[in-house]
Amino acid sequence: MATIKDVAKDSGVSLGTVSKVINGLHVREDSRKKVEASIKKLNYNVNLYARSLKASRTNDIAVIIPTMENSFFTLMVDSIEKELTKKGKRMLICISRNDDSKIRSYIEMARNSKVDGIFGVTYSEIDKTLLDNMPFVSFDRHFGNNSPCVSSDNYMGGYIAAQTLHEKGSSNLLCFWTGSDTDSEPYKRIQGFKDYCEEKKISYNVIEHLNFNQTDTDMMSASKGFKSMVKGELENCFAGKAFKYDGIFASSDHLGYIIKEYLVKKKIRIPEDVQIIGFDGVPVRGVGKPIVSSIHQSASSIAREGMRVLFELIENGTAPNLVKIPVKFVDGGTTRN
Amino acid sequence: MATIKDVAKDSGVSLGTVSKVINGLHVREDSRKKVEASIKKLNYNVNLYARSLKASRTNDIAVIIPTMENSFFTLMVDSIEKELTKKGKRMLICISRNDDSKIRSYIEMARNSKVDGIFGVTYSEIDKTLLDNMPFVSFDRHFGNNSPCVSSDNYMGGYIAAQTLHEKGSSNLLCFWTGSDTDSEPYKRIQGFKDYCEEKKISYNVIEHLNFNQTDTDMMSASKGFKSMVKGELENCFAGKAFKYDGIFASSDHLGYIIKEYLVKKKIRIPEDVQIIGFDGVPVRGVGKPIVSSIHQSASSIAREGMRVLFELIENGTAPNLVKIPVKFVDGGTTRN
DNA sequence: CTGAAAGCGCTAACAG
DNA sequence: CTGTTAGCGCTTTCAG
Repeated sequence: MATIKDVAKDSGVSLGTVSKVINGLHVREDSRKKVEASIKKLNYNVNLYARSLKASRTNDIAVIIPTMENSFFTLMVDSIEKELTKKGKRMLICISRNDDSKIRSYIEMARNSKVDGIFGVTYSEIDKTLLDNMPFVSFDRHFGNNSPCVSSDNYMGGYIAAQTLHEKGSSNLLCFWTGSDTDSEPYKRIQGFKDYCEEKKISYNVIEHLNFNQTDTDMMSASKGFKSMVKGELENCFAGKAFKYDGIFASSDHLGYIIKEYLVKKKIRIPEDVQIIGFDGVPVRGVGKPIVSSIHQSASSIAREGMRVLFELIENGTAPNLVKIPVKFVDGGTTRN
Repeated sequence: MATIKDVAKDSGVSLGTVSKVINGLHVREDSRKKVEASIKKLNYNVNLYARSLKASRTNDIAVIIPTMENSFFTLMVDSIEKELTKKGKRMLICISRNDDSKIRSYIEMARNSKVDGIFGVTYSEIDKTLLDNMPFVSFDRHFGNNSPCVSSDNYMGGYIAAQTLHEKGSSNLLCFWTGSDTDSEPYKRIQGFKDYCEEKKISYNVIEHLNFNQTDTDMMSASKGFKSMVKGELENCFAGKAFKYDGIFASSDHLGYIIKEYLVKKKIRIPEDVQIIGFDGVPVRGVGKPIVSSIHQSASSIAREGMRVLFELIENGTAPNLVKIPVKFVDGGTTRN
């Protein structure tokens, strides 16, 4: 492997000059030509580790996601990679699997390896001191320490869900919420949902289950406890043979799907009798539609904005505290036309 | 950020001793104690870049995949990350998006950044010289240069597909193949399919379309050209109102799904009239089953074996040339019980 | 077993 | 505009 020294020797200029050429600084035209020729000839490339060591910047960005079994996150990773490539940066991935200690140790490692910044999707608490001096942008959660948060417009999501159910003919709405933290951005969906119902004087109800976190719904199939919880709640929504609601807003597509499966088993027709709207709206691969009608949050927009904010933070040391991304309704067969 | 020097100063031993402690080499018990105390006190961690620069090994592994929009690959990445974490290694991801030049430049970068090895899923040709001295393990493709290949047992996959269709009552089989390279491991599926049919004297036919590559089926929805090609082929399989086959083995789940959609539109019942088996068998998230019945290849086994082979290659400079992973049939509703 | 010292490949300051 | 030089933080000889 050729080094900068070899290039210098080969092209007959000094080490510093070569460095300048590599880094696009000004040198005399013919020096540049010679250096470039040698670079090509020796098939030279910078050693990123040496550069990083010296310059204490690495062009590496770490991305932390909870799982790869959720298409929403993988779509996000995909878009992040696109943005990073554009900027000539590398992407390191950490899959936290909801393991707090793994996140902790990963961030520590990231600090020491001097990645330039971290984009994190995490539902764990993070020790603020860990984040000191480490540019950190998060999705959906606030971590103080001037760490910006990028998030969908969750409030509008809830609002649009209620509105869509209503406009498509439902008048007795249920919001079924599962999720652990009530201080997060996603929790605002409930308020949006409520506000629309109040505005339009629509009858509604909210079921909140705060004991279930992402883990229960992110994986291939719901945990047993999750499923039986859903079943239990829905059983209570029957008045005799009749289901009390004709429109349901679920906190995730997956939950929406479980609800649908349960109701279908109970001979309730979807969407004729009951309409269901979930959240995320990730198309099933090869099918092109989500598993239920949904409020779609754009993984690519989130990634793009997330990176924009992260770069801003890295360069200026400061960035907007919250960036909201618009959402929209998408059909998935569980709502009427 | 504390450095090794700070630790040496704080603990009153020399730099070299600290280094030994960090790297688990033998030092006197009380020296080790002192050093460890200082490390904790100063919250010291090794600077990976400095280490890599000096030691010319990085503990970074690069993974190249074509896309993140295919669950099979993301599952694989997920498992790879698991294996890497176990070994204390980091994972760099490159999404090639079927762009040859991107792969090329990525491998070059990987060489210069001295990643310890590369695991690559790629359908492009790769310049052999690029791979010189770079431990490289690939999935499904051979790249010579003693680069090992990890692959599902594709031959058996085709064999099992034919067998399953047959045993579940089909006797007039079609193998519908799309894919560009005929010298790859996956191409062996066709032979397996044929061999079963020959053995059992079952009537069969094979449609091969070599002009379509991964890109046409990997994305959220098939390309227009792909869909119309499928439609055209299937139209030729009708004898009047009747479809000529009662069992189809498709080269991917996605293709199987497109075939299914088309036949359903033609009022053919699936699986009553025609059974369909695809390949990959990745469960749809939240649903738990693949979009069609399928020959399942295990992303996690592939990842595990891939990493095992890669580490072997890194450590010994040599490893087995081909590693085959077993496959199995999974139900996805397009075959009878 | 420990400490001193060389140097990995590079950047950035400085003097020329 | 160019060459020289001092390290970045670490590992690894090599004496002691």
